Amino acid sequence: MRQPIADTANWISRFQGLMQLDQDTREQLLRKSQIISAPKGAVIFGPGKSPENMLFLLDGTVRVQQVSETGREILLYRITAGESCVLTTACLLAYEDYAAEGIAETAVRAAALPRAIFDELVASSPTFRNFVFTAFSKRITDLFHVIDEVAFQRIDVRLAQGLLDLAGQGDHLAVTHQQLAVDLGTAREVISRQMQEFQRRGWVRLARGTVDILDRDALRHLSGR
Amino acid sequence: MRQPIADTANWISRFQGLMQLDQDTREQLLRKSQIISAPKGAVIFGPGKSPENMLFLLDGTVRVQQVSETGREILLYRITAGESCVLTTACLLAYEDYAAEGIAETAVRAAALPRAIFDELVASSPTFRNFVFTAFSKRITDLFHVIDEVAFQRIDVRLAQGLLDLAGQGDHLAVTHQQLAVDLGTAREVISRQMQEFQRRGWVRLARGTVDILDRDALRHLSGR
DNA sequence: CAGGCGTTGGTGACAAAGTCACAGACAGTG
DNA sequence: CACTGTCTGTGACTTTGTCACCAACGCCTG
Repeated sequence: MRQPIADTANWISRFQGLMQLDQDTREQLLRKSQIISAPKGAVIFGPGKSPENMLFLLDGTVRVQQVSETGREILLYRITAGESCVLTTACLLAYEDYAAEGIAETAVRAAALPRAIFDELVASSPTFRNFVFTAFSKRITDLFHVIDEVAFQRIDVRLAQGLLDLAGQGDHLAVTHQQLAVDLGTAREVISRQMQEFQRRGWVRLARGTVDILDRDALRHLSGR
Repeated sequence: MRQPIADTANWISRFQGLMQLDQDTREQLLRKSQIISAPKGAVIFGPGKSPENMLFLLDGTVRVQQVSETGREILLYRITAGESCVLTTACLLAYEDYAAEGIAETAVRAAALPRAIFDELVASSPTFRNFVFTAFSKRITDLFHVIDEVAFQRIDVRLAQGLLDLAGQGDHLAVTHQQLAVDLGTAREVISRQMQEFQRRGWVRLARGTVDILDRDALRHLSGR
């Protein structure tokens, strides 16, 4: 688990790209933004609920996922503490019909910056501008990655990656097959079968709603990284 | 076929979002940009060849595609005349390791705006800023759409869409099965089999390197739009 | 505690899509 | 014409997704 950010008053220092901001911009950012919280499961934004603010995530994670017409879902990317929500903010400046939604995967805290101020800062501060475009860049390369994976990667490889990603440092995961299926944009049965195969090989131990990783190396090897 | 843009000197008027630019910004844009051309097949940008300029496409189309580690390709989106290349420009501000490449699908002409000026204009002109973010927005929703399609849509539906997209107004397409396969991120054999099925149903007529659309309505109906 | 109910995971049969290996057909060129 | 590279067709097989169930589990409630 990540440490909560203790010093809320000076959250800016937690954002790599914002550290070099000049004093003026820093103050603007601190003064005009507001710390907000949301409980686990809260819908941060979604169809018909566009964010009025740009969010800088202080604690927790937000999953950004897409729901297709057929009702199936897929994870686009996660926003973790120390990252921001530029993409969706800027995106929603223009298009309202937006199939993606952001859901608090844990309880979250964030600094919320109104659009108008966001716009001002983009105009006035080269550093902030750079921060914004860098964040964009990261998200977009993430999306490219998702496309590549979905289109070309085998499901067992993607599942191994997914398990390692979710596990982080620990070896215990509290997650259902259904949730894993949504992350990868596939069907629950497919995950169940793959997990059984992994268990048969002694890589994981399964129980209702949980997965224990027994052989990280094997998973890493399969995942190809 | 789209009409070539006759009035090169005042290309700005061809871009919806730029029409409301104030006189100063307009002049900057015209003075600091340079009209460039590239022949069909030219690599506009790609891995290890990042664009030094933001491009405003005047004539032709550019395909932006991704090559996976396994060597397979998929079309991410097309840039057509009257659109710009913001995404890749901004993207490459930050990340150099970039799997996507842009290839001139036809001979192209574009106005090239150096990065530094791009940055200046984003800072100084609210209208330009809005143009940039709107263009971003469109591209990103396009990418979301691609993810949705690749993950959840049946290949016959996607092929029908692809054929109609490529055909535009006309009914004749000069395209190989392999090219269609890359567009959809699938294998050539899959396309060949689907096309045979379409032909069997009397929807298309096939010949080496060409497709004639015989029943637009049937294709549109299958494509679901 | 028994019964009921929603969630989670397991299973088999089948359909759709991707992979592999190879063959034939066509167009252009010398 | 023969040669060559490109384009398309085909069969066998694997992988993935779909559908219709069922069984086990945890929880709640009477």
